Amino acid sequence: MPLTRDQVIETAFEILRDYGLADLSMRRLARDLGVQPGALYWHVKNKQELLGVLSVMIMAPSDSGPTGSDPGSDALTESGAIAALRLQSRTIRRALLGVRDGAEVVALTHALDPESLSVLRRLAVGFEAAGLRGHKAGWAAKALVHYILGSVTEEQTRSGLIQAGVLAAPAEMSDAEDAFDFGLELLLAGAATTTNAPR
Amino acid sequence: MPLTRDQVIETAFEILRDYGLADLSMRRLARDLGVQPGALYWHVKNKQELLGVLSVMIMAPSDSGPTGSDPGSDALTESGAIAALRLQSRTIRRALLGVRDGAEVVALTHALDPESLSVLRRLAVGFEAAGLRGHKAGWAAKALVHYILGSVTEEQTRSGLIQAGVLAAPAEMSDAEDAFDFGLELLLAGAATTTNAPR
DNA sequence: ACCTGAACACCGTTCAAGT
DNA sequence: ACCTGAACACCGTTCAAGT
Repeated sequence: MPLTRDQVIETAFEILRDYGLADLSMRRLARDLGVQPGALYWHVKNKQELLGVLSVMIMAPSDSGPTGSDPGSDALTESGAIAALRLQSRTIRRALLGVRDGAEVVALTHALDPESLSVLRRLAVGFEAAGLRGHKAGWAAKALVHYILGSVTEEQTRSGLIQAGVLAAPAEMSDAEDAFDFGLELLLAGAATTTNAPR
Repeated sequence: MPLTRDQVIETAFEILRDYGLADLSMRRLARDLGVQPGALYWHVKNKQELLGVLSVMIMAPSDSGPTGSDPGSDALTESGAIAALRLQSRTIRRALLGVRDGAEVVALTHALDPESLSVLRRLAVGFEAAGLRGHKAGWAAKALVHYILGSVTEEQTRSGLIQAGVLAAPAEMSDAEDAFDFGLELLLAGAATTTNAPR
């Protein structure tokens, strides 16, 4: 039977998960599927589109949870909204960490088309619930996304280099999470004060 | 006369400035220098090292200004330290914007070796002056660097796509600076409150 | 509709051999 | 010391031609 788009995507995801972004070439993908490289372009526009699909898959585990219009939670209060943003941010980090080079793939997709991923919109809604009006909610969401993608990309690059034997293992392991949480608090505390001083 | 390392670096910088990172290949660089590709490897270890040198050059315009131990300024007070950090951050952004794909080049270098650029250390010193103790100053500096590199990378990617005709020009131009400043204030306000509430 | 074969226009890096 | 020639092992994408 013929190759399907889903097979292409699934195999691409497996290469990414097991070997990383550097090994995810169209030619390697074709080889793993037992097909000529050109065949892929029947199922997929180009590599960028493929990475876009993978980005959505990587982020999928963070797509559940509260949206902006979620009644029955304390997200109606501003401090509740901040708490929700903290939770969402950690969930996104976990989703990115779940796939090798996940943050880099999502960052690539996000750079070429910031609107394509739904994260931004959801976080912006969260910041509106936290009391940020006008452009400010969107700006805050962008800042948070840059922070998350930058942090996790560095974290994954680091562990990739260690696994490759290029870097030695760090003395103090896993303060990465503490560092992430601290930077997150900085951003959220800043948003909270910006809300409380609306002059 | 023989090729010098400085010529290699200078020509690489010109390609980057005039044509962008995508055009800066070792082969293109060799062609512009009138030399075979292999010749470059006598002067430079590999492409990564070359990008590291370019990163330092890109950041150079932001290397002046106040350091941590700068007497005779009001940086001795915590709010003065915050003001200094705000100024430094804007200066770094301007330096990155000064070279095509500057933020991406620096981000690449930073990802593979976060210690190599001196920015991080300087910003960490700034956060210490602002009252953050222990790991916190370093964490705050990392957060700020991720934010700056992420913001400016997106800004430059965007203008690159527009120039290439892939994207239409934005309706509201240059709210990029407002967006940057807002995110910056978030981070700095967060740092200020974290300082004032040392419980 | 779906794929092959083959090409086009590239990459970064190495290294014996030349001068 | 410094460079050439040539190779190695790759890339992403296109497209006529086949089935």
